[in-house]
Amino acid sequence: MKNTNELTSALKQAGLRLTPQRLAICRFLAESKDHPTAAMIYEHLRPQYPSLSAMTVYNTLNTLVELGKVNVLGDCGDDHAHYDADTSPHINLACISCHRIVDIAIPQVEELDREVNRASGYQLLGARMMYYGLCPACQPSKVL
Amino acid sequence: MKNTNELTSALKQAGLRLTPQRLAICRFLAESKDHPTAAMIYEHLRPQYPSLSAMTVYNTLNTLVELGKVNVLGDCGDDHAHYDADTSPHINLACISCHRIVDIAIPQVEELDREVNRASGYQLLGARMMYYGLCPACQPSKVL
DNA sequence: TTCTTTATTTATAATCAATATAAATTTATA
DNA sequence: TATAAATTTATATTGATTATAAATAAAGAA
Ligand SMILES: [Mn+2]
Ligand SMILES: [Mn+2]
Ligand SMILES: [Zn+2]
Ligand SMILES: [Zn+2]
Repeated sequence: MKNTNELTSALKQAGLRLTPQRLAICRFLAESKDHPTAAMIYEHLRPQYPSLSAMTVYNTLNTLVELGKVNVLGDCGDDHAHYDADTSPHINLACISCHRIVDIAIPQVEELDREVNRASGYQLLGARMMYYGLCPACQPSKVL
Repeated sequence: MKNTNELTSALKQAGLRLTPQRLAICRFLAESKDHPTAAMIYEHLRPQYPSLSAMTVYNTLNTLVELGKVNVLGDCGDDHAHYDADTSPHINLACISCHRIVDIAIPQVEELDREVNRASGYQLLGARMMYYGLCPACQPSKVL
């Protein structure tokens, strides 16, 4: 989890202005428990910011990713990159049917993460762990 | 790890013919310890199969993914999907500088995997675990 | 063998998320 | 206010992947 302020202050510390558009994007990312795509963010904010451009969403997301405050999870069969404001190592569950991604708290991640950091030899910047399958809601339709 | 025969027999069991092109793609995937992209597979096989089409590479990869025999790791900053013939849960180390992906054996993955399968409520089909960072070879150039 | 049908590959065109570019707008500073 | 810099927006472009259809190869019948 990550609050709006962590994202906005990262932008400010990088010497960037906190515009209403950037604030709205940061707020949506921080408050969202989904893992939204750029298109989802754009569509969600458009009613409130009618002049919003998709380019601004992409630019802000890329900046936050470069600053290490947001992770790109990649697509889950929908050909859209999903973004995660929670950069701590954790398991994401992606449904290949409805394309929703949720988190699941697994304590064993911590020890795994320690071991990777100890043994890799890499200068590590972040982790993305995805499990793919059918969510409970989508299982009935596929089992029948 | 996965040998060529596991991939080819999966194609045959699905009622598909084992053509020379499909065999070559399966062999390259199984023998490769990299995590090649479609373009890398295409370029590697072209000398031996001058008439090979990129479409055949994409089609074969998609089929193997649908059969659950190959995983798509997604891109690691190079805008190319990387493929992994090892579908067992394991950690992939991706270098954000040279865009190479290697495996690292971490025993703790097994217990994590058991716990996810036990607790998720999903009908799980596979896992993709990526750590991002600078590989040993790329660290000097970035540290300077 | 031939003929016929089906599967597969290849060549080509199209898609579309993401990026690049430049004009319009906003903000900062003098 | 006027000038300059940063940002947003509108528009055009890119490029990996997909869609489509023609060419080829394989399978099966007679
Ligand atoms: Mn998450
Ligand atoms: Mn791997
Ligand atoms: Zn679902
Ligand atoms: Zn590297």
